[in-house]
Amino acid sequence: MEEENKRFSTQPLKGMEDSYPSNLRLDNWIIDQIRDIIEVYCYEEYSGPLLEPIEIFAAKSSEELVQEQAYWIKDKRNKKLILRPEITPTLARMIARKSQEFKKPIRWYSVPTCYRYEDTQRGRRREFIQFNVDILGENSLYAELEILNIIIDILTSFGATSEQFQIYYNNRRFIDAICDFILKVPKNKISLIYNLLDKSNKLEEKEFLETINDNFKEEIIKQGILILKDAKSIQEVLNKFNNIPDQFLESQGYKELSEIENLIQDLDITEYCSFASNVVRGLDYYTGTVFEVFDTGKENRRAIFGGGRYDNLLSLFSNEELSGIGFGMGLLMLKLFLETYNLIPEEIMNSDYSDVIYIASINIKQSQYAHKIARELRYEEFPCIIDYRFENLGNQLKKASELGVRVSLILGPKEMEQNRITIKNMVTEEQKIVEFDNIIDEIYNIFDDLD
RNA sequence: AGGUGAGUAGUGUAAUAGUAGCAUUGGAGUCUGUGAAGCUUCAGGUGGUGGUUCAAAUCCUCCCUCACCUUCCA
Repeated sequence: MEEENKRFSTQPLKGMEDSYPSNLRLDNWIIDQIRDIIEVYCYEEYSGPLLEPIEIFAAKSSEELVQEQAYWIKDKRNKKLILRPEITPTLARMIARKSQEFKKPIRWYSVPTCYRYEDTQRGRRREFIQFNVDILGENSLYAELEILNIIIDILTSFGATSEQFQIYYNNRRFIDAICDFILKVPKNKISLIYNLLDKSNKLEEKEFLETINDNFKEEIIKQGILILKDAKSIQEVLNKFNNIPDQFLESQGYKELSEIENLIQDLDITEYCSFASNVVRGLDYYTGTVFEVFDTGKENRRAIFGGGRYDNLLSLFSNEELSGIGFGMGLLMLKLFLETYNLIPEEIMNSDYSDVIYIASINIKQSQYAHKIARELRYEEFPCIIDYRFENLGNQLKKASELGVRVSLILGPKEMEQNRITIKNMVTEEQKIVEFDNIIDEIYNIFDDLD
């Protein structure tokens, strides 16, 4: 007889999330707090387009990132565009375009929403917000220190302690030097070493040994990998290798890593930072220092985020050489970390009407008067709400009470006639009639009393 | 890509083949110049398709989504 209307699903797309006010309040609270930290280090915020030509990702990011994980579209002229899966290529493009314009070092940060078409799991969505903090054109290792400090400040500002997180650092050139000068690993197999180290904590001991045996025959290399895997300090690595050639001690990688270690000691942040030779990071463009921040909890030891130093950021766009170091931090993973340790204050989750002025009126004739008052209050930056029912005062006050409002104004024919306002302290239930001109002072008085 | 588990009003839960119920939330009122209780009332649901059956939230199929794990990768 009649056709039922087909309704659409109210679910967002897989891996995407609706941000209701209660969620967004939390996100914004976290973002604001991080922003405060980054800005006292004098980093400036930048942002770029959500859509980019696909080539700048195809060239620099990994093949897989673009081929399998990218959202892309064709525009009306059939040009292939990508929804950014990360913002670093955009940063590179922006810097390259005007690189002469900026004083070095460049300290920038961004809070982009990025997209990756991948399988969702804990801490991973298809749409995500990722803090990116980079310092560019500062080649000294003090840049590394600054980044470490920022990370420590961010996490401790939420109340996290060194018991709860730890920054594990390493240096790719250090690993390179060991491979070159001590283990004599063929050049083309170095990336395999990276891979193995990266996996060393994820695989069972037995599996790991098998994987090593599958890939390398030389006993010295096999032993070398195991030494690296377990080493807790640079000194320990050196102690366990025999016959360390001078070439190694002269190498950039060894020098850099030792220097970083010294700086960390000088700055007295050793409680937050540890050497870990198995931290190498997946991305190819990292060249020097690399680090990962871990949740050290025994139950769910896991990486929260990481970063490192990359040379030649601009190589896609120009010949100019610019080195940088930075990190990318997913908001979601950070949230999970904070939740784990109960570092999110409960009051953030609830909406707060405690500073709101609620305007209730006896009847519709007070409409204009109510608006006049609201205008005055808002001009003074008091948030206020007019109840548009303009009748049945009891129900209006009930609503105010339910919202948690602490100050209500009541307008009736009497008040309007005399240009006055009834102001009611909802907590003490006291009320009085005041002159229109005094209303601001009276509101301050009530809030002062209550606080 | 593979694996495990789960989907019943906004939320939390009952109904194991036989009337989809309870609580809470939401709206309106009770109460036309005074709020938090109580009461009244309204709204809102079996993720979707197909099948078995007299009868499906319940059994079967496929799909979707969520959670977690593995793989992969920031």
